[in-house]
Amino acid sequence: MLLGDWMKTEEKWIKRWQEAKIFEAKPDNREKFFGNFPYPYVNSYLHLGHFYSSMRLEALSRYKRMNGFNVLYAQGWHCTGSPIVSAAKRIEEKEPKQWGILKMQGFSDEQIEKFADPEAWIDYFPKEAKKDFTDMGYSIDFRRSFITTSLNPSYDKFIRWQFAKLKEKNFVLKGHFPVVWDPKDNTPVGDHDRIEGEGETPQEYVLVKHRFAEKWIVSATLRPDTIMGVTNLYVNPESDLCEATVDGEAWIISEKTAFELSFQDKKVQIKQKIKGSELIGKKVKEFSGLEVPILPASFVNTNVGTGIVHSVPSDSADDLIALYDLQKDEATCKKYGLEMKEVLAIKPIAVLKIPGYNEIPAEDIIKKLGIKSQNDKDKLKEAKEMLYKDGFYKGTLNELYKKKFKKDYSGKKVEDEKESIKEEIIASEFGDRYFQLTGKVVARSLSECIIKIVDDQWFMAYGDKEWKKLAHECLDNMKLYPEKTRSQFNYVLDWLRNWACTREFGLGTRLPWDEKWLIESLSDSTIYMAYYTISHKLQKIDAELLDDNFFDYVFLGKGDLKKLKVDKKLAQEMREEFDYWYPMDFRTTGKDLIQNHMSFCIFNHTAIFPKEKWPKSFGLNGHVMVDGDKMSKSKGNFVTMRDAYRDYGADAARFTALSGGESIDDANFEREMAKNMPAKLEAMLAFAKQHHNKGRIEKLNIDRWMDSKINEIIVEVTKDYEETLFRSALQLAYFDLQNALKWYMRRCVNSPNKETITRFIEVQTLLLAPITPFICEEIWEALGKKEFIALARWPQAGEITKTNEEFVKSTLEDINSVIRLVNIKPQKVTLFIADDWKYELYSILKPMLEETRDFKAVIGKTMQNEKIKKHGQDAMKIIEKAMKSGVNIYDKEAESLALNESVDFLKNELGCEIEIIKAEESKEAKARNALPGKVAILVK
RNA sequence: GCGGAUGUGCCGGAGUGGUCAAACGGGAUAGGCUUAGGACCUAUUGGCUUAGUGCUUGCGCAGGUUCGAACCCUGUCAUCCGCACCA
Repeated sequence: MLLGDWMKTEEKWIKRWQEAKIFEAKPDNREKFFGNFPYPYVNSYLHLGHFYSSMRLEALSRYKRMNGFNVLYAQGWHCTGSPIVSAAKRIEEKEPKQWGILKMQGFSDEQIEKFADPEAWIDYFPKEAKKDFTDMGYSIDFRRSFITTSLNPSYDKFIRWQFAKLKEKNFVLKGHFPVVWDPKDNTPVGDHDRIEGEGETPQEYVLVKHRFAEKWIVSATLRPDTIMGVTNLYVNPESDLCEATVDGEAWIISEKTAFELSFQDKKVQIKQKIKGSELIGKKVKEFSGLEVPILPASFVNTNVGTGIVHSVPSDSADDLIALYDLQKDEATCKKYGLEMKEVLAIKPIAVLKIPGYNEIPAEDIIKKLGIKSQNDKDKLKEAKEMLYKDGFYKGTLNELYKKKFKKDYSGKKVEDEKESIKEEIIASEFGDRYFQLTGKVVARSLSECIIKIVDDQWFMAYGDKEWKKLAHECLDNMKLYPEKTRSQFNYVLDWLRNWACTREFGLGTRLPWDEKWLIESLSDSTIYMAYYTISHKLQKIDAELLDDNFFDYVFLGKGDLKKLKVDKKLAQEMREEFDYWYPMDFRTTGKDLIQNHMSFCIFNHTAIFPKEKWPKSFGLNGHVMVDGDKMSKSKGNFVTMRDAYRDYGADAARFTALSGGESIDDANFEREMAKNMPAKLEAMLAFAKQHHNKGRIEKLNIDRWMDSKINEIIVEVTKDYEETLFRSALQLAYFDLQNALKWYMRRCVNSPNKETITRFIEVQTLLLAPITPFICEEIWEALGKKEFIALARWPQAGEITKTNEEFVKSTLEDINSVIRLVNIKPQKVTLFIADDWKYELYSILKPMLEETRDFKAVIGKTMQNEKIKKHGQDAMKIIEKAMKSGVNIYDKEAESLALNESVDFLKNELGCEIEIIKAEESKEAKARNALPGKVAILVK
């Protein structure tokens, strides 16, 4: 069949499913299954990544439906956030890059122009995504679909309710927050809005103030733990500094720092410019109480920190080497009027004890790495990293930290106390906070970004200890697919800090009590799965009538139904429907969302719903590769869902996606397989038509083998579906069953048993139905079944019997290999079956060897048996071999029987006479030394 | 740097203490079928081999535990994911 014709068949089934409304979920008295897949952000077509993740839910949903569950699978569309708005803006500006992105997706210039309006995206892409899911045969209840943001007033009301609840419980807090900021446009700058500096983040420095008469000279550090070791300050004589009034104090800092501090909750006024050289030789009073000089150093850069460095030569190789350099440099000292004697008198002050280093760690590392001067930039960088790592993790604070602080830190580990020391310094008059970027960031406006402290930012209080406890309780009671993601979840729940949940621009819902702010996209998508349970009914209600009382009633069962503004009956139905479907049984997505979305989902559920409505299980999967490569537009292997549908049809695409991977590993979509799949699936249909309800009545051993094999596979496949291991399920249900079928047909010389082959066809069709529903419906219909296979009952496994088919199979392979070796066309093949005593020996050896591998003990026990004792030397050889490679117990009756019954088959396969001789009947057989489980073969 | 995951033939991947490491899929090679190609069928696909249903190696690397390790432990290297206001 041509692909085009096949796709018409697929369309036929979609239409039938729709007409029968089999995916429209209604509460009833069956057990329910509610699974969902995060609503995709609708700024482009769906791709194979969406396809693979969502297929896992789709297949599970169909599986559950066949197991008698009432299944709800709904799908919404996410519009919240800034990407659509900023993309639309760039279309409006006719920016070539953005224009090109749409052009590549196949839009005409005329169409693209329309995308200047954000709503055009939201009108277009959800509709197309729905088409993709429909074409692919998803069992989604589309009546319940919706979009987010204020464009959907009902959803908007729902999110407002959610935040009102969170606020009530004090899980939304107002606070200060450092954001990457464009000072020219006065906007925050996300990672995607940068020309340079993606991934750079705010970094918190400690400002250390050094008393300088009535003023302060201010340095910045990331190592407040070494503050007791300051021996001097370094200033670059060439640098441009300034004196500024900062919150009423006179500070000497770089102009850049003065500018930046004005964005960080400080009132800053620049008084006058100062050249670095003006400060050299002056003295300052330290936090530690010491008085130290200001020295010149060329390595000090005004772009980093405050442009002034305090020197801790004991634990900074940079500082120490600069000191060495200066101590050798009389000319410079003289130039700045420094007393050589005083410079030479400066010695590092030990502050940390680090195992593996002597008193002055920086000295060690300079020697060890052979650093010669300030110009050994690479080695100095390495030294810095090593000292930081070892100092932080292994170091302890020395006795200098005994009295200076409120607490006695002497002897304590740096790792444990660094944070407390930092806070104490900041709280003192010698310290303050300062944020700088980890690297240069340039915004689209071309201006260089800085860090701004936003002071009316709203946060989700994920740092709250009580909330964390609830989240852990929820996680502890969840099933995770796969289980090995649990440690990552546990880590993330602990690691999450307060999350800024509001933004200044984009699409979304306004914060109910502070309408200046929009709720950010990761925060409005945490409990919306509850919305699916009622969204189709909400469409009948004027959103104006929805208030917090309404949602309280429906989702929490609180309040008086009679007082609601909406239709009472409808409200009651919604309450019942929510109560029926919730909690969600399964939510699945890519592993990259563990760190935010999935964890947020846990937090928010515990905040709003009672325990019995908390999520039951999460599924996580790897990313999708195409033909072994990461999918990317530049490599030309970017495949959208509709590409896959067009090229392979739904069944083949579905099959290929799920057979590409499972668990947390990346999945590989092999296009070659997808291409070949339609023909293979059709072959199944042809086979079914040919053999269903036809065949031999008599039941042979080989039929029993096949029956058993079918049962075995039902059991295994069912287990795999339950664990969302769809690749393994496909492996068994398609490939392994096909191979079994191949052998069966060959073994029964193309004359299958009617009952067996019919059962085979039906079982395989049922097992594959969740993954390739179209071909399975087609087969099911051809078999004369009246109902949809989508609603058929999952097959039940019968008895699994042990047979010796594997023995027959390996015997045939052995015979063939002997024939190949001797390279003749055989007239007669003689098979010698092992002696009786050998079976006996094996049956004694097996349990024996599990106990002990002591050769003497084994010999001792086996030789007690009279039959074996008679064959002493031979037995020894067998035991020796068995000890080396292990043994199995062979059922001699079944084995000889199997061979006797397969003489016809072997004759047919080999085209020659077959003779079977038991060893005790023939000297030659004994000489050939057949062992249990292996026959000796003679070809003539 | 932090946290997590992974590392098995030419490739994708099974196998998590013992009967056979490499199921299954793909690729390659040979043969069959075919006007040809594709599809399909059969066989081969670590090394050695005096060719024997033979021997032996091998599961990132190095150690260890064990009668026995791809699997457990320790160390180490490499790759991938995430690290925040971004969907």
